[in-house]
Amino acid sequence: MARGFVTAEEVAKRAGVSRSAVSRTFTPGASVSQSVRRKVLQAARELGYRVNRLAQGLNNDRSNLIGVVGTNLSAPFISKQLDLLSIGLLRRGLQCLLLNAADARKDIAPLIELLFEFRAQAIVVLSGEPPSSIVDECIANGVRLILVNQRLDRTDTNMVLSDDSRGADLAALRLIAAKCKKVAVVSSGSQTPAQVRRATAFTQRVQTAGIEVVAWSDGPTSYESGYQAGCDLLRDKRIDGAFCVTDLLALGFLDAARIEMHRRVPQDVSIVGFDDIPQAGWKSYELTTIAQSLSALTDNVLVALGSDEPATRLQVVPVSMIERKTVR
Amino acid sequence: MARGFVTAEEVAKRAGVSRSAVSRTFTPGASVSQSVRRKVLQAARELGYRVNRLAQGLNNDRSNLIGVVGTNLSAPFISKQLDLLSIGLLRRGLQCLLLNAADARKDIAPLIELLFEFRAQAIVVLSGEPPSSIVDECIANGVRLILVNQRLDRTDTNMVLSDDSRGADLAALRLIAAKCKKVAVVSSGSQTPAQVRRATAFTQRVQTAGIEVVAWSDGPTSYESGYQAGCDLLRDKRIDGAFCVTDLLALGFLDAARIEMHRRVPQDVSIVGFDDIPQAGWKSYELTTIAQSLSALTDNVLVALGSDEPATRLQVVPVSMIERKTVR
DNA sequence: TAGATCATTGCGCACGTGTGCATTTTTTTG
DNA sequence: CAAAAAAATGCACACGTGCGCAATGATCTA
Repeated sequence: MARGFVTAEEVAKRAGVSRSAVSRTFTPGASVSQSVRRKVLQAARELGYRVNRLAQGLNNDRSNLIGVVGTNLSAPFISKQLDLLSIGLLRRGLQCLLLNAADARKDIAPLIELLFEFRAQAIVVLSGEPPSSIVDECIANGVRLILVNQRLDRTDTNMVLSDDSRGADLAALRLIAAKCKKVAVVSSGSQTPAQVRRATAFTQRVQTAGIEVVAWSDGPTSYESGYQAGCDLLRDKRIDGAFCVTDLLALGFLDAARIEMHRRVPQDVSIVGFDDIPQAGWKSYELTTIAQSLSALTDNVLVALGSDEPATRLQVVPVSMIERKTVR
Repeated sequence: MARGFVTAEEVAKRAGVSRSAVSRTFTPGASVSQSVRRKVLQAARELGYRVNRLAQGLNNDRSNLIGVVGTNLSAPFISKQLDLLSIGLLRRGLQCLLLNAADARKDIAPLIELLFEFRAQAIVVLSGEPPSSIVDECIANGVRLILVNQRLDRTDTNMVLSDDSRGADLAALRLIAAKCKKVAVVSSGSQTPAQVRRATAFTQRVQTAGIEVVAWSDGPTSYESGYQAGCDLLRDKRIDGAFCVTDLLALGFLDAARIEMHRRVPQDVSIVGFDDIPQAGWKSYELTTIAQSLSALTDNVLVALGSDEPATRLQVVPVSMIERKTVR
């Protein structure tokens, strides 16, 4: 009571029972008589006792901690993902140990190392690019690893990802239907695997349709980069369509087109994004985009966490096109 | 090696030393000879050993865990806050245990209870409304509590908050300078303490200037609520100014004004927001708003976490007006 | 070289909990 | 009411680590 937390020992003493009795009182399904249970609960309440989960995890070897690591946590799409995931974890009685990797490439590995030290039961990587070697380490230590929207070329870890190439296809088909003559593919300079998949799938599809394509990629994955892309690319008056591999990029591009470069959207230029972040639906934008199902993505992660033997290592979540007003 | 993690015991055996030697090798400043240290490190690397921080925390009583609890984690302002905070924590060697309170009022208390069970060293409340009683519990258990943008009427806990009334004043003065005749105050239905402070301070200042005020508040703190507010309020043609207590609300209001209610901004209606979220600076909006200094807010939280005896219980962070294009 | 100082090492306890095992108490059965 | 079955209870060990304490070995001083 003096300082720090109350221990089961103290509760036992006050209730006049053994420490085991206290432990059993708080262990569902253990064998305790009604009278003892009452006395223990009474004493526990008076002293403000709470089980020490760390000590609990020490001999259980169930820490109940799930490591979540990611970059760019305030980007709309990722923050929404984190929001849903953290709620889902809590519902299942799991705790979320959040590690923010400031630098996508260099920081991930040491952070996962750190999660090992905390004996995380499983690790979810939301963004950033983990080296393939950590998969082996996870397996060696019996830690389940779940990669979201990432694709490593191995079959011994869980991956949940949106159908990027299908999404890029949808975007391409839509721009083809809009009779675009020359289109741009805009991505960031970070070149994450997902962005690359989208860009290449789109390029391929559009090229086989005989449409001219120009690629742009620079800067972080942000509104500002998209804006810059718009300013750069639309000097070319022949460009009449654009696929931005991320909604943030698309919204920046859209603003550049309308405000800086005086284009009408969709009459002069058609634009398609990817993700369907909330801002894409705002009235000033009404962006036509490829929607990832955030709930499906999250549900799959939670399932992969829950099941003892993962049924499917690779979960591809379907995407869909949201028709709004930025394509002719 | 068979399953689970490697223990210091196993490393000791392989290196041919005592377990203490292993412990000391990984304890900075402990006394170990070069030769032993080398042998231990070698064995540790071969076996893939990592210290068990949970066990470490058990006798240190330093868990190194910081509980972070909040609502509405995907809202731009809060997600940015979380982003900065999680980076700052990591820099200081602290871990972030994230708890997402789905329901602002009911969930906070049990979540903090949970954090006690994990022996969190400190608890940061980013949003939501913790009952005053938990302050006592934190003190009783020696857990530091830090409330962000919240104000409890007590002096025995740490609070870091933006200068809401000053911000509201700035907004009011600006709208007065724009010669508004009738202004609206828009807030959400959740009526968080911060929102209430802003709304009342604004109302008071504007009323003493003899300007007519109408209040609106409903729904969650979202773009959509702001949009709804705009549609409702602007039926009244006499309203020529609005203060939205949150940028999200302001952006919705702005879109409603321009697109749905055919008002010119700022010629017909002047709008001021609060927070300065990234979207406020986007070219389609260029919202004039009151900026909270996110970095100052976060820094103060980190300082409050770090210092042993908190110098100031109540930290008020200054705000500033960002002049953009939505006020005449 | 003998004595003194200092670095290194191992033993054992402590942290707070869950649980197997043997023992005691209660309940059920015939 | 006696015997058997069942429930309740306490003891002691295990989980993995840090650290105080005493003992050992190495280095330095005169």
